[in-house]
Amino acid sequence: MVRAGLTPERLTRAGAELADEVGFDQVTVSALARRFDVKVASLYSHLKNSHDLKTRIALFALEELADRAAAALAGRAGKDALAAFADAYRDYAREHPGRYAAARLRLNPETAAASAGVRHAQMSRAILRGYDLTEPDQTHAVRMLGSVFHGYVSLEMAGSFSHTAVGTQESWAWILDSLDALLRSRGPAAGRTAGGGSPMPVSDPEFDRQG
Amino acid sequence: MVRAGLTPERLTRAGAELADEVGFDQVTVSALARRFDVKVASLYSHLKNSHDLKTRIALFALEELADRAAAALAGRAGKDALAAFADAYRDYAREHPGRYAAARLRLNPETAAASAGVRHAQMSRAILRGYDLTEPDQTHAVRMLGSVFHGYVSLEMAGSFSHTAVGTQESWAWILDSLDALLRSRGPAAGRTAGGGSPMPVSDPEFDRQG
DNA sequence: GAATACTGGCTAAAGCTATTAGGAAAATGC
DNA sequence: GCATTTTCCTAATAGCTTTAGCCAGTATTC
Repeated sequence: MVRAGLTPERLTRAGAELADEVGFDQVTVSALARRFDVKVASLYSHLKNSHDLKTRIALFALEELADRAAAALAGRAGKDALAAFADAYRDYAREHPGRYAAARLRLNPETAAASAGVRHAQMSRAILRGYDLTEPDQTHAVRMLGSVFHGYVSLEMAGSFSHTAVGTQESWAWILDSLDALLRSRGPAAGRTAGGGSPMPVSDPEFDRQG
Repeated sequence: MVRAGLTPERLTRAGAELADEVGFDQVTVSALARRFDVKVASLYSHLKNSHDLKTRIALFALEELADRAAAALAGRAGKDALAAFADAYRDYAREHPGRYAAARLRLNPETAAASAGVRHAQMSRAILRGYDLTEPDQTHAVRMLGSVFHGYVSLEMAGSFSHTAVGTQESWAWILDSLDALLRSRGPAAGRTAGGGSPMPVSDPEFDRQG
């Protein structure tokens, strides 16, 4: 019998593609087996179970998204960086809805701590460095950015913004302008001291630990 | 045989409770049947199928959430209204995570248009009336509020904010302050004219049509 | 108050997905 | 060339979904 050449990596990648095509929650071990023209049970030599598959896809997406965001961020600062970062997320979600959904899978703390989620947190804080926020405010800001970006992308993907004459591109620009203005106004002002904060579509509590 | 007294309404309500207990995606026709101590097939006299059940739960949650938000909004204006509205969403998600997740189910346009999602949109715009925004800005603002609220609640529920010393309550307050300041600063300013916009965790495109 | 029609829950059965156990053939190592 | 490991397969169990058809209470009607 000719071997199909299955590996966890190939399965993960194919799973990510499948997710983009049919939706992350429709990703199933069976569907993946069909795609490789192989019996379902065969996949269990490479994957622990269905949840394992989904976790791998999530980690893959998290990593890919972090790479994109990092590339977008390179050499930028201030509002420029803010916009580039935000666009990286939005574009990724548009191009890869299934993977974006996967990146939002809730991971257990250990897995999350070892994931690219950590990089997401670092990048968020890096952007805020350009706004001179003192500590508790910085955490609040990280959380706000994460909320806006994730919330906007989710709602836009869900089609919640599609019954309107006002273009979503304009709203997005308006929102980024607003955030920039807001962060500048919160500049070198009040604030005690505290811990870290978390930003993005990342899965779990992990990435709060700043780098 | 003693009848169980099944009705679509009772099933929907029980489904909502089940969702809060085990998670919306774990809500299954089988589990619901077990809960009523009845055979699975019996439910199919009252529900079209599994998706129908989920849709009903989503509509129920949307309605319940709209009721709460409306109650919170009564007699308030300005920042007061903004905070009350936001808190209604956040509290609902904390008390009923399964229902909140249900409210985010993607509905088809017709169903969505007939849902309580419409009320959510109306309320969002009502709040913004206190800030004197001219049209395109109002839509942008509606979208931003929806994004922040939904995004924050999602991330908080996912535990993304839990690895930090800074309390989420403080961040929430900080964010609401910021939004209020931002909206006031965007006050009677620039802006052409355009369509409507959409805000909340609502499911689909429906509720963009303002009331 | 009995005949009639309806309704609600049941049994049975088929089709999917997930997962485990154990087998056999292909690739690898020495 | 043979032993070992790897890779995929067959077989089987189990749960969820959905359809079809039955039967007994419930409501209706004369």
